[in-house]
Amino acid sequence: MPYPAQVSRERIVLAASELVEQGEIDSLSLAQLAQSLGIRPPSLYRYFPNKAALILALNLDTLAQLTAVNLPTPQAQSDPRAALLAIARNYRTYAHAHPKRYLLAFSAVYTEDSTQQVLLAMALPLQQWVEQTASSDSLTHLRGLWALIHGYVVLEISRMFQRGGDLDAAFDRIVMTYLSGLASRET
Amino acid sequence: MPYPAQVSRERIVLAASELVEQGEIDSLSLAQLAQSLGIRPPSLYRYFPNKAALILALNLDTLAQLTAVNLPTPQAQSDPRAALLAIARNYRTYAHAHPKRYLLAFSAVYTEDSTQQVLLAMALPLQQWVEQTASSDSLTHLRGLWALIHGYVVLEISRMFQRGGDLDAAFDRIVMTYLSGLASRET
DNA sequence: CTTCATAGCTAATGATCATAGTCTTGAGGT
DNA sequence: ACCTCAAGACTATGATCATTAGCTATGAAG
Repeated sequence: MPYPAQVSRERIVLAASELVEQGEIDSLSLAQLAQSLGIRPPSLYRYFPNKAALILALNLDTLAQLTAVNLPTPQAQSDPRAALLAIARNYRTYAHAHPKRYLLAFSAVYTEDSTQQVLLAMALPLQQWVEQTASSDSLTHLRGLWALIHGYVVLEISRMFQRGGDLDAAFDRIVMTYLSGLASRET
Repeated sequence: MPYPAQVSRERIVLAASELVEQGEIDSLSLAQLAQSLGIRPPSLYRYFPNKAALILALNLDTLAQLTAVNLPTPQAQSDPRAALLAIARNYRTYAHAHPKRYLLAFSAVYTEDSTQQVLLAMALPLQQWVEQTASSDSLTHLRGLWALIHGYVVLEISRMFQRGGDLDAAFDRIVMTYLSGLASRET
């Protein structure tokens, strides 16, 4: 019963994301994916040239969602440090809600330019707040904050923090420690 | 000419590591691996029950090498902050020398206990220095430093720092920023 | 010089990604 | 109403991969 399309790029990416979130991280098979959409594997090639392109689309969507999560936060916040902590918490919350997706998006190596805009869109709102905290070198400290948050989240998801403790409180503490370091200007 | 073993677990892991470092990150096929060792794919099953076990062995070896890189540094250093910066630099240098291996080791989710000892061995020397810097909560700040270093390295390798700049200098700056935050004790 | 555990082999299975070519639908012009 | 034809999904096929079963040749030990 073709012609009125039964699926779309969006629906495929959505279904792929759900499958990734369930099974093992790279267990996404086109057969599974097609079945969950009610179509046959070759039909997927109408929408994506190959599996790698499909996964790239999923990863770009993940980055876009991360951006969407970060944007709304800085509302009437006057204290830039409070705003940055709020963003960091939102970021971490998203990653915990979609751990496999998040890991997948950050295990790829992005050599193409197609990701630049997406990454920039994610970075700019953050950088705006960093600039109000660090007098100079806001790009460096934007990267520092991102590294800190991303690293913490990845190590959590990968179960590398095996020695217990309150990981929520530790996260806040660590982010605030970095922001304190920013305040005490030196070098 | 069987019986005198032609390969060993160590040689297999070594060859696997070289193949991983070349091709795409998950392109390691048992056929390739066997060919590079001069044997046939089924022979690998004499040494590992399956491919996942082989990759786990490779990842544990990666973590062990990271430990070995971190241990020798703190020699006659008296300043704990200088020691921590030196360790951070070594860690980053290793990751840059074996980027694919490093990414592979940290994209897995370690649910088993077999990794605990390896991780602990990597963490303890670091924690020793952290304790001399942070008056309290050394475990939290050990995790913070690790997250910072790991996150920075991963984002570098994944080419997510696309806006240029001196990434070496930025790394030092960021690590020192966190250490400064540790010094300015608050909460 | 016989035994036998060992290390590697060949062959076969089932799952996967990918491609080529075919059939069916239904929108738009006649 | 009907014909055209591009779009969408299908069947069928090939190549590659991980894995299993069972066989063969080596060489150390008695």
